[in-house]
Amino acid sequence: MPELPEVETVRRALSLALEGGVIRSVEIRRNDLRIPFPENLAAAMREQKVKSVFRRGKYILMALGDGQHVALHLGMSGRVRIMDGKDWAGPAKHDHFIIHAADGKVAALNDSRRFGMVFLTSDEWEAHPAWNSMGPEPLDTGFSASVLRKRLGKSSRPLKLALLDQRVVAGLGNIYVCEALHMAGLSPFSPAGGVSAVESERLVSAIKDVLSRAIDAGGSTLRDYSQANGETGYFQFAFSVYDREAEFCRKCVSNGDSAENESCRIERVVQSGRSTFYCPRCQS
DNA sequence: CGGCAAACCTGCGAGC
DNA sequence: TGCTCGCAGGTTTGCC
Repeated sequence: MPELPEVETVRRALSLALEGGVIRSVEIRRNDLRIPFPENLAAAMREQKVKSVFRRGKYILMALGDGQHVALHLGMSGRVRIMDGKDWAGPAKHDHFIIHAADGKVAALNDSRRFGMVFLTSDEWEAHPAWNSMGPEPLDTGFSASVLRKRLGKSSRPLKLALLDQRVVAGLGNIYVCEALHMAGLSPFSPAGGVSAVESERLVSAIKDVLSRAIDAGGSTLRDYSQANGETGYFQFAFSVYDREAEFCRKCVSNGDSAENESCRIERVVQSGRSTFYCPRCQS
């Protein structure tokens, strides 16, 4: 699913379609996602103005006219389809939550694996458990090498796993952690608490760089993610390590290593149940 | 408290 | 063609 760049791509589409408009009705087709929708979800949204659509970590939040906020998490397989009323042919398989705007626009949350979430929170949303211990936004100027080092603390766990922890930094998932570590030339196995100031500097730059480029590309399309307009993102074509097991590391080759050097092949290992892709030569 | 495996659920591609 | 198996972008829970 969707990591920060994919969520941001969806947020932009929702913002364009709904911001400033009024919700005419909300259709709930099945309620048993990862957490059940709140009982009053449809009633709470009906006839409300959508003041803004923003993002925190991998959550999309819609601020409603009365101060309530609708939080949306796409889980692993969540997608949002947005269309004009004239193109709406009724719900598709796995459409669980559908917003009908007063101007006819329709936004449908489709989630085959049902790991996604929709819930309501107040204008004090930052105090909600989903966000009260969430780490900094990686694209904010406040996200710096020293901030990251403080967040990593003295933890002994592998750096890869620490970066997946949303309390360390918000929005990273398996793909972009692998990519950022490779770009920074850091080992996914080194203890998180041992990252030096210089390494943290490289890592922060890499994280910002890979996320910005992925957003510009409309995210990555793997298996079941696509943009709200049905088009696919194309950042997957720019992957350096993710899903490139046994292929040669481009960085090593462009640094003059012969393409026959077997230590330049991308390896895949499993850390805490998740695939890690890395170059054993330039990430040691 | 920190670290990690398992569970949540469906779909898809690979291999037989 | 059709089956089974393994694997998938996330988060939470519960165990050690």
